[in-house]
Amino acid sequence: MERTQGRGDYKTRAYFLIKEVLLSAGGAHLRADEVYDILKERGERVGLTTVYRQLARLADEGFARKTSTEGQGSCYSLVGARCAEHYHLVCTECGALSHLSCERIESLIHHIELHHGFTVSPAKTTLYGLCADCKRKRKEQE
Amino acid sequence: MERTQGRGDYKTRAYFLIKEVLLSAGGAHLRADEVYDILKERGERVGLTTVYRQLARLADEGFARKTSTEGQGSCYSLVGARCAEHYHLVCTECGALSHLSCERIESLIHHIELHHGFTVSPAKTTLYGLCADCKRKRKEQE
DNA sequence: TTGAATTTGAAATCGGTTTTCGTTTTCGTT
DNA sequence: AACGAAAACGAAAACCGATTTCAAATTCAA
Repeated sequence: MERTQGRGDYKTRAYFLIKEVLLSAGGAHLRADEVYDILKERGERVGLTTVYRQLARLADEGFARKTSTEGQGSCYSLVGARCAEHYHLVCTECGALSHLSCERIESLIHHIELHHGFTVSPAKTTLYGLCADCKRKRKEQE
Repeated sequence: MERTQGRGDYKTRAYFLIKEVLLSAGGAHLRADEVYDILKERGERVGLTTVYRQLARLADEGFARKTSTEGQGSCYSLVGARCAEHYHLVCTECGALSHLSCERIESLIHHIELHHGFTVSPAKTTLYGLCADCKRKRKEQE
């Protein structure tokens, strides 16, 4: 998860291109290979290795956020471009990813901090379970 | 995630051995390769492939639980031997895993169910952040 | 413009997990 | 007991996302 090379000093072509992809995705979650494909579509030739590296750099800089979907869904890299703190809900059935912004969870995090001594990081935490759609579909099947 | 072979019909030697390892670990979280090593220490020759398969089977049966530590920590397989529902807290700094049993979180999950239509699965959900120890160490360094 | 520091990217490697497939084990039926 | 079909075993290969390697290209301060 740590960039091993350089120190993020140079503003390179790839850096701007990838930043732009995240910006134009408007908050959507993208995997490294999706970013790579988008660039290819746009006619830009940027190596997948570089995409991984620049996404890591953007995450370091606080411009992007990294989440993971664990399971077949593999790993997502996502824009955070300064949207409010939120948590991710991932459906283990269909893989759908949604955002949860809710003050109840903020207050829980605060409680965990005070009474259990653990500081939860919203950016790194994903809740897994069953989304409304999949619950409905399950019921229909019965 | 899914066992591809057989249907878990036969109670084999490996099945009992691996179940016993989990039982004797008394709730501790073990990776497949750790289970494999423990068996080797005990003089039992069971292939790593089989360890993966039987752990998946035990998870299917509800006897074991599977979690993941994402990042260098890779994937854990763990006993659940019928302990109360709890959540996992993983420290992103030192990798320490701890349990959280707290009615505040139960009530939050209930709220998410009612107001956001999403059914969170405790078994699959891990909260990431900074543990008390690492917070202390950080302060000391300053 | 020069040149040292940094980034690039194709290919190799990594680490955990799954697949493959010929062999062995299990277990219901004789 | 012992046969035989179904299932499980396990070593090796494949897989897959991610990281490392390293020679070539790019960046940028002087």
